[in-house]
Amino acid sequence: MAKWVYIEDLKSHIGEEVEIRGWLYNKRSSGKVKFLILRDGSGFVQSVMVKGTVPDELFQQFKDLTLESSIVLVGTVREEKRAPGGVELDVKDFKIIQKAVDYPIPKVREENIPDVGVLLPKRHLWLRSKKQWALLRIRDTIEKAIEDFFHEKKFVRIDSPILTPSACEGTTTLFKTDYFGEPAYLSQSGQLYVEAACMAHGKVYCFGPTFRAEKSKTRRHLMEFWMVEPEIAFFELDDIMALSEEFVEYLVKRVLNEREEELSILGRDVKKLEKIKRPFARITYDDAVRILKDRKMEFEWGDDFGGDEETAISEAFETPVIIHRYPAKIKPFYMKRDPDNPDVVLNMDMLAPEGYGEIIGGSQREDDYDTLLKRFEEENLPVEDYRWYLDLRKYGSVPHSGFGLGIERTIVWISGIRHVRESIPFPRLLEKIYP
RNA sequence: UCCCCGGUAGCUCAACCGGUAGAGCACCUGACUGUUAAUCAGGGGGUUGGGGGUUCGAAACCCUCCCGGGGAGCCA
Repeated sequence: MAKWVYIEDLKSHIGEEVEIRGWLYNKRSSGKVKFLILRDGSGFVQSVMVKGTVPDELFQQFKDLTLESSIVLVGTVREEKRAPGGVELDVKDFKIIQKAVDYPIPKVREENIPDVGVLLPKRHLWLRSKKQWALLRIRDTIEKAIEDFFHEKKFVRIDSPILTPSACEGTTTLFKTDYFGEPAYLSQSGQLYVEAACMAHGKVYCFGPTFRAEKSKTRRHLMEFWMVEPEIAFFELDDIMALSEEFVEYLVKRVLNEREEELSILGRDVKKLEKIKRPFARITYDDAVRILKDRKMEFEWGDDFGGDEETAISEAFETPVIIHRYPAKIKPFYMKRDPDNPDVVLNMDMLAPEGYGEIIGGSQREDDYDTLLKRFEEENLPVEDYRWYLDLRKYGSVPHSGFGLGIERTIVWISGIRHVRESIPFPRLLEKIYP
């Protein structure tokens, strides 16, 4: 009885007879030599069958094997330099568990890649494609690295609620639901809650899905995306900038170390990732405006950067670039004003290199009760809904800071792909929620 | 919400000035003892997104609706 082994572990079973349970990825034949390429989730392996070395009845079954049929295969592991993974299987036996008929996603040839309009409704099957497989494994590594990074630094993970009673930054971008007759909204940020939690635990972070009903239809937007949001008591702007640099450097390093094969499947130029080392570039909003003016781009002080501006700024650097101290009037109420210049706030955005755009937004928070109350009034926000948040400034208020990193944009950048829709298993896009 | 582009075989595309639908891949049949997107030979496969109009004649031109893609704004 052959032992069930995963393809990724085959190298340590050379010479042994093993069982592989998986799906047919591709097959080729040259008359009396037949090749089956299997995938089992852990990797891909080619197995070989030569007429005469297996029973004729089995040899004939080759023609019944269709793309994506599920099979259990028994074979002997052999070192093989010609094979991409370094190992190959000599087939002893196989059984078809279920024969797939007319698999709707064709074998991908470069000139023949189906349109996303075709692939997206088949996302449940598209996940099996090599590129998608590689992407979601990189996502997994980033998610694990996030947990490791913060736990190594003794942060406490605090799960923020997904159903929230009120709007943090206006209701137009919120998904509204019914909560026993009261309106409730899907969370678009856990920030206010981790601000409360950091006063209990010092260093905290939340990590989960967030929801924005923005009518955005670009390669950088999803209606449902995952965000990690650290928040630290007694941290000021410089501290949070330093933490964000260390964090991003760590994530890139982990993917480089653990997902070499996947990056290669995606054709990622890893040399560019190897340059992601601290210190990152750090410039003020004013510096950024100067860069744009030097490039003869039309831009007024006080405007926010659009996609073109972000690209132009990030192209000036090989590392990610942090832009800090934005004009106060384009930033939300909870950001602390710069004591040295009340026109700007103590915030920071981090732009990924190669034109991948903003991956982090963070700030030092307003910690003074009266100032914050005044900001609520200026913005016409419903103070009653935020009494609990104001309480944090009444009972032992301290300077504190945090940031949010959108993981899909981080995955897209590190993987070198174009669109966020491939960085999440089942993307929620504008007016599209199937499957 | 706005601005562009597109919809022809299962997939990717072609079809000249409007003249009556064609290729590669996939699939099926056959050949081939080392294929790496195998190759070679043969075969089946179409209400050209829907509706209306112009015309002797429409995949093509006009109107309209539907669907898809790209971008802007907003943001992570």
